[in-house]
Amino acid sequence: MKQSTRDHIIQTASELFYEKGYNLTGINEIIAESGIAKATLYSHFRSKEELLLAYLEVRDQELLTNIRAFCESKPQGDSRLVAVLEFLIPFFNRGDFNGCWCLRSMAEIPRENENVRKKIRAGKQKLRGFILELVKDNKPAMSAEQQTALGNQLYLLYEGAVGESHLQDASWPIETSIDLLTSKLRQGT
Amino acid sequence: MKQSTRDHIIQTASELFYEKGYNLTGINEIIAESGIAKATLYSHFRSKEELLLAYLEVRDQELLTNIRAFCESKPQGDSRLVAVLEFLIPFFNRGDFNGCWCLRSMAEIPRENENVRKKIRAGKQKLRGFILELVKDNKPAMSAEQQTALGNQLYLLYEGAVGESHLQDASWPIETSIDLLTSKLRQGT
DNA sequence: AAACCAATAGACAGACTTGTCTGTTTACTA
DNA sequence: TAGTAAACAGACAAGTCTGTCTATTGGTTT
Repeated sequence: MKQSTRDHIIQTASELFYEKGYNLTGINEIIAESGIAKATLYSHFRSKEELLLAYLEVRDQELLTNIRAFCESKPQGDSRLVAVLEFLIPFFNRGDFNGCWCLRSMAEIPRENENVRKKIRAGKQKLRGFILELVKDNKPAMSAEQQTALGNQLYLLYEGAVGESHLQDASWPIETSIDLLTSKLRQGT
Repeated sequence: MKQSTRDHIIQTASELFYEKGYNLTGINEIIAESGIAKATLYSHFRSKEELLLAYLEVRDQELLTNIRAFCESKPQGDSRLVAVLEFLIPFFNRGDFNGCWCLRSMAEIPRENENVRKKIRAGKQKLRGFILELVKDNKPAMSAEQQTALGNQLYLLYEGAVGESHLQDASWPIETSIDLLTSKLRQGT
């Protein structure tokens, strides 16, 4: 089944937004790249901002699906927690890695744009929720407070690793965060 | 002694760039805000990009000065390492906190702009260098490898805390990173 | 075959942008 | 007092951008 026009537009915009940034990607570029007419785009999306929201949605969705699958491919227990960070290694190596789309988008929109900001926070919230669930599932002996604390720490390490590996254009921040987590986990047992 | 015109321009641009972002701040806004003529600006800076470089320079410089002073105000030893993260609490609370200017600028310039990218990396390198020195000074018993590892971890926690406290608009990431560091330091002794 | 719908190309409006240039005014110094 | 250097206001060029609109084409359904 052929991809719908709408999805095709999102796909193209998504790649361009992520590669070049939101403001530096023009509507004209999006339509040229995806081979559609401008009126077609504007019949599917009321504005460029709406396209940005769709972009954030699919990226967040995709990430969650992928990271979930990756973690479930590991044996239960601590290794599933470490997997959250290990997941970043192939992600970083994929060539089109360009950091966190949330932070990048955040930097590009005006402060008062609550629409986009909300969307960004919602996406991160889902990721944080997933990590917390993962901790609960794999650290059942821990108290709820401990689980929350560990979840937040893991989330923080994840975000730090993404941001820094991008900025430094190197994978050592990922490895550093893995080290930090594993030593933390060893400590707990 | 009156601030030189050049410094005055940088000051104004710096505030605007940090608050609204580079692309969303127009030259006209900078001159209006600082009350100077356009020709004056362009007699001091060849382009907007040159102004961006100056902005990154002074921000990085200022940060390093402040964080250094803050750490030295603490007693020697582990507390000086924790201070790197504690430094972020007043920073976050200052009202005009808006995350890391490096990451924000990184997100706004085209990929091929090596000029700005280099400047950004250089700034971060200095910060990383400072942290490494701090570790060496306050963990003299450690081997060089351990010092480097701890330095990288502390740097990573710092960056994660900045990025996330900004994104989440909350200070818990800072506290989480402090927890992670202190438990790590306890482990070492 | 006729009606309808979705997509097409691309001109256009209107509002931005950076950077240049002209000509004037102010302030300090020789 | 004359001369120099710096800052002034603001018009302007040349380009960018988003979003609208017209007029046309192709395919599907009734």
